[in-house]
Amino acid sequence: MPEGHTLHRLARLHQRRYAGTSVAVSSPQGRFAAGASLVDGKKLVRAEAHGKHLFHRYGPDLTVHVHLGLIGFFDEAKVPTTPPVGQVRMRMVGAMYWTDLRGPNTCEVITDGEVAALHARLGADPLRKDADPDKAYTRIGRSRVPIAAMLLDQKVIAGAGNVYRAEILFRHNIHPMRESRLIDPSLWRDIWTDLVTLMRYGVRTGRIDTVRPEHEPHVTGRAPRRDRHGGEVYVYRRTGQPCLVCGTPVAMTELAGRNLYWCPTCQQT
DNA sequence: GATCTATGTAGAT
DNA sequence: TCTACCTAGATCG
Repeated sequence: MPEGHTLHRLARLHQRRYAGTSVAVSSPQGRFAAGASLVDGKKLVRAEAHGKHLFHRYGPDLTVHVHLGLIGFFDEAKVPTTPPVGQVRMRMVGAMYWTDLRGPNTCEVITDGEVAALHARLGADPLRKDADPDKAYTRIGRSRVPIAAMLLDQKVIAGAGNVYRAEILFRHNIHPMRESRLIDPSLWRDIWTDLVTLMRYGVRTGRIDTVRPEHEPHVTGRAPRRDRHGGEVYVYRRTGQPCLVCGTPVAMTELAGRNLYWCPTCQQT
């Protein structure tokens, strides 16, 4: 479920649940046992996200770094705890709530230097106040890489994933294969502003909804089918279905191993 | 029950 | 460009 909005939402939740209190950290599955023992019983200072990376800071050189990858996820419940079911990489138990982490790409304890290196490696995050969209544009404005590939490059833009990519390109009538350098600065400004709006909405609601009110499918009788990402979208995973604006069947192809969706009529150049 | 798929990334080739 | 990795729900038979 993880694009940037999911991680920022989790950071906000973990901050509320655990910050300022000591947390019992363990690894029922065992694969994070050594890391867990370093922070077990320590006070969580702060939870924050940058792009799709989540950081739990417990103290100097004691930050738990989590990347969910494609399939990782967190669950939470109120205490008391119940015995772990399946592969629980990390369990956090606080005074009121406990949280299980399963299936992450990364779950490790890292030093402050490593935290700084990660921040330095990651690009502009539409959900962070310190984001610098102009810096992202210095890469975008002179690259021949298709804009669809650029939008997933976390070194340039941190946090957008396959859903936001497809939807932002549709909303600005951009063909996914347009060379990045042909995106002019004012169009980039529009894209960035729109990403900020869409992703903030995602943090608030936990959903990706991108369809403007005037394009919402007029449904009689039956509620619109919502995709697994939980939202209402123009093109993502709607291959072959009519475009909500013009009716043309939505197209799909593979680019760098990821599925890419677009409307051949609304997104011609 | 087996197989496919997925909002992701790193590392090998 | 490819393959590996992590989990679970959807789909196939």
